[in-house]
Amino acid sequence: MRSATLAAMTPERPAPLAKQGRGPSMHDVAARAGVSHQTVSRVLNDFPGIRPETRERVLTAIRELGYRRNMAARALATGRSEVIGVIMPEVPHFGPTSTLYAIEHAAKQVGFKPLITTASWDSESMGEALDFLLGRAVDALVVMAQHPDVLAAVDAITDVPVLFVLTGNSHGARSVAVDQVKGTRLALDHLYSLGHRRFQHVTGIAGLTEAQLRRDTFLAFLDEHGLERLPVLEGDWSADAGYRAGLQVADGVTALFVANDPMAIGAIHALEERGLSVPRDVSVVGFDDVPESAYAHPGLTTVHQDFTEVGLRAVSLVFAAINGKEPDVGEAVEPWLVVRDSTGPVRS
Amino acid sequence: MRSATLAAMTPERPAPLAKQGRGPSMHDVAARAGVSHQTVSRVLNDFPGIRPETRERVLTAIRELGYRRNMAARALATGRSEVIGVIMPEVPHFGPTSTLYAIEHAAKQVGFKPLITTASWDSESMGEALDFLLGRAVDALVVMAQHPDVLAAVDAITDVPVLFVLTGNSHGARSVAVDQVKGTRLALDHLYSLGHRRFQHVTGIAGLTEAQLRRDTFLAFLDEHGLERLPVLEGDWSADAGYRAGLQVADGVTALFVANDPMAIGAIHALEERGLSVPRDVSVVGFDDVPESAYAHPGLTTVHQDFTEVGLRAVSLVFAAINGKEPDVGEAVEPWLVVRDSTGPVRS
DNA sequence: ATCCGCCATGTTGACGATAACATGTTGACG
DNA sequence: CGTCAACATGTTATCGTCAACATGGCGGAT
Repeated sequence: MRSATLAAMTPERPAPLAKQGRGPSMHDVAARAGVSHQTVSRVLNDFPGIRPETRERVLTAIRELGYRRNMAARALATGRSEVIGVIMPEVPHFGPTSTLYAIEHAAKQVGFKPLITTASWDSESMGEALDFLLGRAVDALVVMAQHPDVLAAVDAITDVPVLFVLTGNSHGARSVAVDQVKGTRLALDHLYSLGHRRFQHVTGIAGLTEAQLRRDTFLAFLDEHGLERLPVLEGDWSADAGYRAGLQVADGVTALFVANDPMAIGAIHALEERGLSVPRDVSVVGFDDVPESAYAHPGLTTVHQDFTEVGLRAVSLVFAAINGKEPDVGEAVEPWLVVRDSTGPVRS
Repeated sequence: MRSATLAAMTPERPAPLAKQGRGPSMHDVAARAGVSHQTVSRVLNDFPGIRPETRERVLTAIRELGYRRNMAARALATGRSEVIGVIMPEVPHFGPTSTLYAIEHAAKQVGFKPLITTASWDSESMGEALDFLLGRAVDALVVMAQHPDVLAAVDAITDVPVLFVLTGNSHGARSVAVDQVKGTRLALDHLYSLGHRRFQHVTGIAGLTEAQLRRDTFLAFLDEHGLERLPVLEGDWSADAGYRAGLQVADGVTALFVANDPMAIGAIHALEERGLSVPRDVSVVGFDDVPESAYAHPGLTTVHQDFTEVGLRAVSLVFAAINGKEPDVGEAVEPWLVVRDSTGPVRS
């Protein structure tokens, strides 16, 4: 089994499942406790008006039988599943991943679990993901929308509450986002205030909201301050792309704004290879504040995005929506600048 | 909503759900197509023996109504859910996260999706996770077992196939693991062959299988070669811990084996702060080969773990088990050494 | 022509839970 | 001492699907 392959594993129709005996049901528990199945249901759902003794008897029977509620049946009867669907990008970047963990953690607290599926932003892929999750009767949907196109694809969904976790500006009431413009300006203001006047930018994947906003804000900033627009270097979020971009940084540039930390680390590596010292010759600012950035060489100045907060708010909003409450809409999540050693005053 | 809180969100009993009308069912489709609901079911499940014209009529009705299969009902009737439960560590480390993405990707290919829940390794937390997932009628369980204790907790489960994704040695037939001993020896042999004789080790979280194996193998290696056992430095996988450990590396040590890359990066930072150059004074080897390691300063020599392969094999084995086939058990996944610039010959 | 059997489809009964309604048993009160 | 409300519990219908069996029509073999 060197390098497992799934090719041979895809049958035309699902193979005849090895039938496994089902576990005990409410009826079994009821029989054992000498009550009706409905009483068992009531105990399970904490209904009032059960004699303590009866409840105890039921609970004992449950324990003895190792009974476990069948959520499929419950979902069928109630229409709710206590599962929230999460649609993520297919590539494991720091932001979505951190947010996912935060969502999982927060959802657990309120009795929900995430059912994950990944999708790229083309509508076919999105459609499949939606079909799958909605078929699963998820109670709500959290969509990590990297690309403007997904908004339209998902907006048609009315079956369940939908929340966008954007890495950009907000979309309607039901969305959570880190303020990208603010974050970008934090970085650029910092560089500007250190005296830098020749800027260059390494972008994230073209077209993604997040990357686009950082890029647009960068260019706007240049214009506002009457600075020269040097060519923007196209990246793809990877350290590798950062490295390649770093090799192309124009001569005379003293301030490099990189759209995320891994690329910044790659870029710094390239700059040093070219004999340019950071921050003596070039100051570099990243974005994200991944945990390793503090120990990069030199320690990376970067914009911190609070993904934990994003996940928490996402669950909070989704939960409100599920319960039909008005969402407690907040402003965008505020990023902040973490100044370390990769930025310094421009050399005179 | 500064810093969202979930405290106020946990009602005693689930709030009365805002009732949302259910979508169309098979009956609706059947009525529209002028057939019986069973025929609809047959079309949906690709049964043979449907007149093409009938099938077409059904498909049209489905499209027109925007019908979507109710998987809860299907799961109830069939006993299978096409969902595999995944139990992960609560902390977002590189290994489990990468494996998760690989699992999601591979599972999707064979029509499954992962239902994720996190758990620490105490049996209470594990028990909750298991209850949740088994109650969901997951078709199989993938458990990322960081700690020996979880094996026992999960071994009792017989309802569904269980697969362990270990970050250590294997456990019974149904497990996938990267060969930790091999990986560790790769790193140590490399250092030894460069002439190093004074070694020190920074560990992962004490007790975790992975950390324990690397540590044990390290100590065994020392003994085999008659090398001095300097104190082992306790880490917790974080770059931060690596940094702190780096500050405590003993004088005269020329070879530092660090249990993962982030800690290695932190340790290097500390060493440089102490005026020790890597690799001139100290050679450092990490573990994992996170994408940024190539661009660390200096480029980090490390042991590559192929988590994609782990995820793929996990799904492959799980899928086989679900279908009652004998698993195609393979050996442990082989790690390999990636030599970069953080290691060099010992100075004479 | 008759019967058999296959093909395409319809009918009925689980699956395991909840919801709505029905029932029997208390105890308080006039 | 009878009545009624409140309480504790039981009974029946329902959710949407699949599985098993039933049916009707049509063609070929006898």
